[in-house]
Amino acid sequence: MEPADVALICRALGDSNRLQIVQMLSGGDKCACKLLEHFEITQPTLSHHMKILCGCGLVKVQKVGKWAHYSLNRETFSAFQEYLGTLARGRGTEE
Amino acid sequence: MEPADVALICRALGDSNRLQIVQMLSGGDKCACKLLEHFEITQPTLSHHMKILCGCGLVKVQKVGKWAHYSLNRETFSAFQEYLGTLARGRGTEE
DNA sequence: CTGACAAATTGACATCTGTCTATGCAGAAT
DNA sequence: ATTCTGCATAGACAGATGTCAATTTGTCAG
Repeated sequence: MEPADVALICRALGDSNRLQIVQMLSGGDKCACKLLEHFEITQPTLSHHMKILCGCGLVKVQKVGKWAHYSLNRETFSAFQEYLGTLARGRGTEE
Repeated sequence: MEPADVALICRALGDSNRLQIVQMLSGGDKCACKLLEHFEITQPTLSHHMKILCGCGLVKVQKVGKWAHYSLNRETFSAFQEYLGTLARGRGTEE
């Protein structure tokens, strides 16, 4: 995983609503309307957030009929965690 | 660590320059002028970034004479990693 | 085909953010 | 004391971002 990807993921997680969405998805897949119930935002705004979460690879979407089932992409999440791990161990871009 | 703190840290890491700064600090403490050499930004811009990194607790600063020595706050970083870990394990805010 | 429903897209808007130039301020050197 | 050096602050500005209302698209049920 490249630093640019990591920054993209961090920007995605840098919004409280999106962080909460990821939290909810970590507990299991959810469709958009289900997610929407838990927030004080409109449907277009949620759609916008989901696009950002999908865009950075953190979330996957599966269209079923008229529903969109969202799920956490655990591969991306693991790679993200691993990057932070190596960073913490001082294996980053040293001088 | 609260979700708001996590979002703050993520926003801080969501900028490529700041992510790179954290990477450099993970390899050892550095003063501002040393950090500045590695970027194409002006000194006030770097100062702004350092303020954000300190503000979310990821970075500590120690003033020595006219120099500012910056270092990675590994406690905060660990807490951040742990939060992501529990999140990945589906222990987040479930429905 | 028509109507209903889920989701995405568009366009607008206020706010936030990264960047710069200019300036201020404290410690060091002369 | 004056000057220099390292860093912080203030103000300005363009571009990104989160949000909404309105509309569009796609799918299912009658």
